[in-house]
Amino acid sequence: MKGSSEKLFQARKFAELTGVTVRTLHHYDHLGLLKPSRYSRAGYRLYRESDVARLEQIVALKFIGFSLNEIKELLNRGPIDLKTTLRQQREAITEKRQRLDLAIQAIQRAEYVVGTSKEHGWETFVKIIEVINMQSNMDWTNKYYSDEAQAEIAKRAATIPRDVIEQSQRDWATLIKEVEAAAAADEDPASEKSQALAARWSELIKGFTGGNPEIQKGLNKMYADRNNWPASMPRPFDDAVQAFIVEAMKHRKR
Amino acid sequence: MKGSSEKLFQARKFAELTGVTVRTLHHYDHLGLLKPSRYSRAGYRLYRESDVARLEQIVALKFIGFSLNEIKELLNRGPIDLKTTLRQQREAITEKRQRLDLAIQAIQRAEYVVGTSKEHGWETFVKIIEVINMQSNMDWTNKYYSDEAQAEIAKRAATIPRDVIEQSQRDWATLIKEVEAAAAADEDPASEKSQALAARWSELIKGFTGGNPEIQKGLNKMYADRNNWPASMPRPFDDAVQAFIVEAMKHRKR
DNA sequence: TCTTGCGTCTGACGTTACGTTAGAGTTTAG
DNA sequence: CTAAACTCTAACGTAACGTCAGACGCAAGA
Repeated sequence: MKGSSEKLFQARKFAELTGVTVRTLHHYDHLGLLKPSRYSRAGYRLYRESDVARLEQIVALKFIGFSLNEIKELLNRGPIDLKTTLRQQREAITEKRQRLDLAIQAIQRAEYVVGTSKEHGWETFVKIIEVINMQSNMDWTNKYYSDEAQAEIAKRAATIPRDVIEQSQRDWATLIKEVEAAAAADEDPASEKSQALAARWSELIKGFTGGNPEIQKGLNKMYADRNNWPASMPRPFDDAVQAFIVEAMKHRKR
Repeated sequence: MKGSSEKLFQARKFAELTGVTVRTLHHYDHLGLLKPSRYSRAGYRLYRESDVARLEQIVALKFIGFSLNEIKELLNRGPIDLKTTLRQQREAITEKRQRLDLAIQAIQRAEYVVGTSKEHGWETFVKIIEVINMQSNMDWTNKYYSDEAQAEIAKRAATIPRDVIEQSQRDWATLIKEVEAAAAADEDPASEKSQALAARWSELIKGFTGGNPEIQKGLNKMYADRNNWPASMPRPFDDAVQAFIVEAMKHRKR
């Protein structure tokens, strides 16, 4: 007996062995996540017992919420910072759970009003959601600002007219696009053009902070912690933009 | 001024008014979920203020986890059993949250073992997940069985050989298919063929209950409550099959 | 040996709720 | 009259498979 070796399993058997479907095996094969040890002449997938371990790892990682792509990387890169990876994953899931909690809360309140008032009141329902939505939007930014800064922000938000706010949002959008372009074109951060961009940048920031150093500090803290922003918050600009602006700022006249 | 009427909003304005994107408005339009009140000659979408309410309702319902299809039905069918709808939704979300809790639990235990033992131990990790998985699988069925029945089931599960179990699962699958066909063909539940099916059906049930009335009771309770099975549990057969078998059983010789 | 029956394979579409170009027409301020 | 700022439709991309459909493989009975 030469190539004797271990038992080989066909797709179905192997699938039952680990509780997944045959289609799933096909899928993982296509993704390169789990290739069978061999293929028969006819193209049948043949798995060894050692493949079971890999598949079990995949299932386990899937259970705790990793995407197949993430799993692929994790398994290929070996057990590096498994510890921090787990922590991050736990935080991510905890955040998701938080959102579900909010939804549950909202429903409970809605059930209450629907149960008591004769008017089913869509408006009431809508308002409940609005309020809860706002809460969760404010909640996470607030942890970066001092109480003082929070009060100041609230005051200014109430006094600044809506269209001014909208205008500054548009200004940010266009400025960021220009900086992106400059960074992509390898523009010298010391050039006049770059300096003009940097100037506009700090103008806009000043527009938000109002020169208030407390607010500025909160903003800095928040940006420094950008890796921990909730997944639901899209990053306003990427690191290339950030790096470019930082460089340009260094060259500003003081 | 004739058709004067209320102000009309173009897509962008309307979107900002309610915090969604223009693309979302397009999407809802295509789905028939929210059609603009009018279109301009050029095909531009024109919304009225009254459309805001509808969109807000949509957003609110989305927030508490309804799919767009569900929302469409809810809004079209009017505020019927809004109360029970909300309750069901809350239960569904609560179940999702439960799953996240399990994942968090699993991660925490995994973090613990990774933090303490030098051997990162994939096996340990995999086992943790396995155990938690099992727990959640058992947990929900167990509430239907008396303690006595649970003990009995566990005992039998341990003694019955694996291949017998697999065989009976195959038997169930084929039998269900045949019953489906019979029901689809409007077979008379009193016919010999139907009676044969009914006989096989109760044979298989007896195979699981082992004639133990406690287990039978639990099974009945469980099936009666099938609307509340966790979403992750696929229904083994649909109501047509169920109805057919019930009819056939009525005609069985006693 | 031919036919069953069961199993496997490779596409490829369907699902959810939009994001994101791409190409083209519209409206409006200067 | 033109450029900026909008709008429209069409269509691909996303995640993780489920679900056919059509074709081929393999072991056993007629």
